[in-house]
Amino acid sequence: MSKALPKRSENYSEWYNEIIKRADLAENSAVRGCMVIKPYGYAIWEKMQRALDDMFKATGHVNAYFPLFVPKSFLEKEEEHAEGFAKECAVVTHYRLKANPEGGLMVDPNAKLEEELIIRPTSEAIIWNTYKNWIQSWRDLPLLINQWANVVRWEMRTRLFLRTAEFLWQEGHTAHATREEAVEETERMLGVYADFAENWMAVPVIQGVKTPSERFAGAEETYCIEALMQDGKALQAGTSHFLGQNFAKSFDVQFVNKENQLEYAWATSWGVSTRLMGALIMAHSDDQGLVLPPKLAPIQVVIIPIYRSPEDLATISEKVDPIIAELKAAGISVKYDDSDNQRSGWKFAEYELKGVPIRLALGMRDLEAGTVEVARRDTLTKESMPLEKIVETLTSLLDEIQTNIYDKALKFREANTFAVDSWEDFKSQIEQGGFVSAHWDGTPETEETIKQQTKATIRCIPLDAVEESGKCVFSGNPSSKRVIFAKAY
RNA sequence: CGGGGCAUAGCACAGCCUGGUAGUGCGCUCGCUUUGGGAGCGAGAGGUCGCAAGUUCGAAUCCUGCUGCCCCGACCA
Repeated sequence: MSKALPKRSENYSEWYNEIIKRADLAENSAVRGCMVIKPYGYAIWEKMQRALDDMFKATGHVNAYFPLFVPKSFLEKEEEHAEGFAKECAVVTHYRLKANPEGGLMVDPNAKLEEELIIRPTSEAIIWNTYKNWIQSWRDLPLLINQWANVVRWEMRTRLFLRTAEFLWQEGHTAHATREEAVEETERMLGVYADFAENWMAVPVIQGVKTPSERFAGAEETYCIEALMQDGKALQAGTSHFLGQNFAKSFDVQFVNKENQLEYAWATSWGVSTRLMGALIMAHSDDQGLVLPPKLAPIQVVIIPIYRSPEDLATISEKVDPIIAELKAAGISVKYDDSDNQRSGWKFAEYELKGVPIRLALGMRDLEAGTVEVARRDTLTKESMPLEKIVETLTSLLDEIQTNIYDKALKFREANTFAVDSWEDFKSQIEQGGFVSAHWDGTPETEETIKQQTKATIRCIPLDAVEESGKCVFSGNPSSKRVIFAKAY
């Protein structure tokens, strides 16, 4: 194993792949396009899940689980939805194997399914088919359900975490009595995602709405959060859809309103996936390895003893044990690495690679002086601190690191967001990367032409876009606000 | 689906052109010395060379077919 990671500046995508492997987050599996999420990577995902799940519960949602298989006829019902996903569906056609006379196994041709089952690329179809039976009256609404699940989208080209054929996510599916309530829900959950991205992942995001061409298949409006990665490319980190009455009509979900009239229910759906792991990695990490925000780090503090003899180690451990207990009591996850199969220098490098926010090194010299060496992963600085009140010190240091990582990412985004007003500037800026804020005439034709010529897409129309009269950067036609363009993952 | 690359020990690779019975580094095991930024020395263990068929006295190496993975494009969260 070579020691140094590839440099971000030299080969960003190689750096990304290597950091995932070396930090033990995930690896490619024997199955094309599918990854194995390893324990350390999964621990981060679990922390994400926990935080998000708490936020969903706090906004009134409950969890449930719907089937992996969607009958083809269900998927067909909402036309746009069906069309949008048709090209990337895995299909189950048989339900049995049998011994192959030539050895091994073969699909039993006598076990063909009457109707093919689609492995869910998303669950609107199966869920709205179910909601039909659950919703009769306005009193049954709103129905606020989330599920944690895996989905499959047969992508032509995959990348660890960013785009895999199978991925893990949560999908919220809600039903409401009024359009206003559903829109409100859509926006509320977008806010939850933005809150999570910024306050847990320490990744600043732009909240906005997608243009019609970038909309979710079957949605009336798609909201999104967009983050900027260190290589200047945008990453869609979460989406929230206002589905109107499209699915209610396709699956005939009607309820009796307060006026005793039949009405179609209003729908939303919203999701974030293991793609967030990719965002987390690419937003903060450096050439030494992963940089994790304390709130999502599986190990927040690692303690490494520096010793020569087993007696020294015993002395150090005796001093460390109560500190570990105190840290744990304070809710800080701590690892004491007293393994003797690696030297301290190796451990320093290893925990840096894994993004552990704080490292304590404690040797005999420290014991005599009553100090400990405290090293920060985010700044790569270290200093000697008194052991006294170390728990208080670390608690506030973790907060400081969380804030610092966010500030750093925010500064990066600000330094890489450019307002541009001419086509020439637009082209050269897009080439260099970053968010480009420019006027757009609102037509799909212009959007498509820009995409063809520059590979940049409209990431979103920011919710907080200021009204200003301007001219479309491409066509020169009038425009009332700027939109965000970027090359995207 | 197009274009390229790769498949040899747990990992990273060399060997292939020019066929002769398997090699390097890391890791692993044991021992000694080390230990405040990826330790040193010594001794060991570990491989039906992706699969199948072919050429040959002999194939990791040459030929044919297959499979899988990675990278680059088109499509997408």
